[in-house]
Amino acid sequence: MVSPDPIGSRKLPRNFLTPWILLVLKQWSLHGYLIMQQLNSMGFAEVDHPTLYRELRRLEKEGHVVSEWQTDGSGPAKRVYSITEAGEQMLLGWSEVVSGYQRMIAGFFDLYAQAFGMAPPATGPDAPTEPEFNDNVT
Amino acid sequence: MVSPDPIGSRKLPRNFLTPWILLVLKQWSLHGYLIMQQLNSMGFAEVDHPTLYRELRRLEKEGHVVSEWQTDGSGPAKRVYSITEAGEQMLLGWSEVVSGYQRMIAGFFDLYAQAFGMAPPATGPDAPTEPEFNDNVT
DNA sequence: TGACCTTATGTGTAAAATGTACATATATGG
DNA sequence: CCATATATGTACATTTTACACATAAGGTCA
Repeated sequence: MVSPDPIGSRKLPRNFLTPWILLVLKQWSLHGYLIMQQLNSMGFAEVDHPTLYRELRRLEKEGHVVSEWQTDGSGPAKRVYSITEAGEQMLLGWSEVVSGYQRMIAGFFDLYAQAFGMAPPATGPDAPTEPEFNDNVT
Repeated sequence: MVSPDPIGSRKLPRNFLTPWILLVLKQWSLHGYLIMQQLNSMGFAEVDHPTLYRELRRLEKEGHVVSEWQTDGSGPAKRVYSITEAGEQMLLGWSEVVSGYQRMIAGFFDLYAQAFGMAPPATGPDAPTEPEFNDNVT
C-alpha cells in the first residue's frame, strides 16, 4: 500500500536546477562538470548529468547562456558556459519565483507547527469549526 | 530567442503539492474543492484541479488518505478526505524533504547576495580564482 | 602497451508529472 | 429556463526528468 519510494526519492522538484545554474554562472564561468560539482556542494544530492547538460544546451538555445570550447589544458575538451544579459534578466525573474517558494515553505512550517501541538486557529478555508470526519481514522 | 514563458510561468516545482495536501489533511478533514481553496490561500496561485484530484486519488490508492462521500448538505456530493496513520508518517518524511528545500533556497540567496555586490570568496568548486570568460559577454 | 580510472560530454528512450480541454451533476438566482 | 457557482472527474498532449548506454582524452601503474 505504501509507496515504494522513500518519500522524496532523490527526485528534484520541477525546474529547480535552472535558477541555480544561472546563479552559479552569474558568479563563475564554468563548464558543465564543474557546475555539477558546485551544485553538489550546494545541496543537490546527485545531479543527473544528462539532465544538467541538456538544460545547459536549452539555456544556450534560448540565449540565456553562451559557451566556448576550451581545448587547451589537460583532459577532454570542456565547454565553458557564461551567462548573457538575457540570462541575468532571467535570473532576476527566477529569484522572485524562488522567493515565492521560500514564502510557501515558511507557510508550510507555520501550519506544521500548528498541526503538531498547537490548537488550530479558526482560520481554515471555511472556518471548519466542526470537523466532520476527524474520528474515523483513529 | 528568449523563452516565451514569464520565467516561472505558473508551473509549480515537481511534487510540491503532496506535502501541502498531507499537511492540510493533518489539520482538517476536507473535500477537494476546499483543499484547493486552502492551498490558494497558502500561496499556490492557481492549483490545477485535475492535478489535485488525481493526486488525492493516488494518495488514497497508496493508503495515505481515505475518503468518504458526503451526500448530505447542499450542492453536489463531496468526497471528504482524511489522513491515515501511513499518511502522517509520510508527512513526517516530506517535512524533512521540504526542510532540505528550505536549506537549498537559503544557500541560493547566500550566493545571490555574493553574486550581486559582494566579492566572491575563494570557495568555488575548484577555487576558480582565474575566471576564464567573464568578459566576453559585456 | 594494455588495462583501468577520472574527467568530460553527449544520445536515446522510457517514465513521471503536469496542463489543457472537455464532460457531468447539483443547487441557486434571475 | 438559463446562467453561474460548486464539486468531481476523464482523455489526451506536452513537458520534464531519470536511467541506460556511448564516446573520447589523458593519466597511472604493472
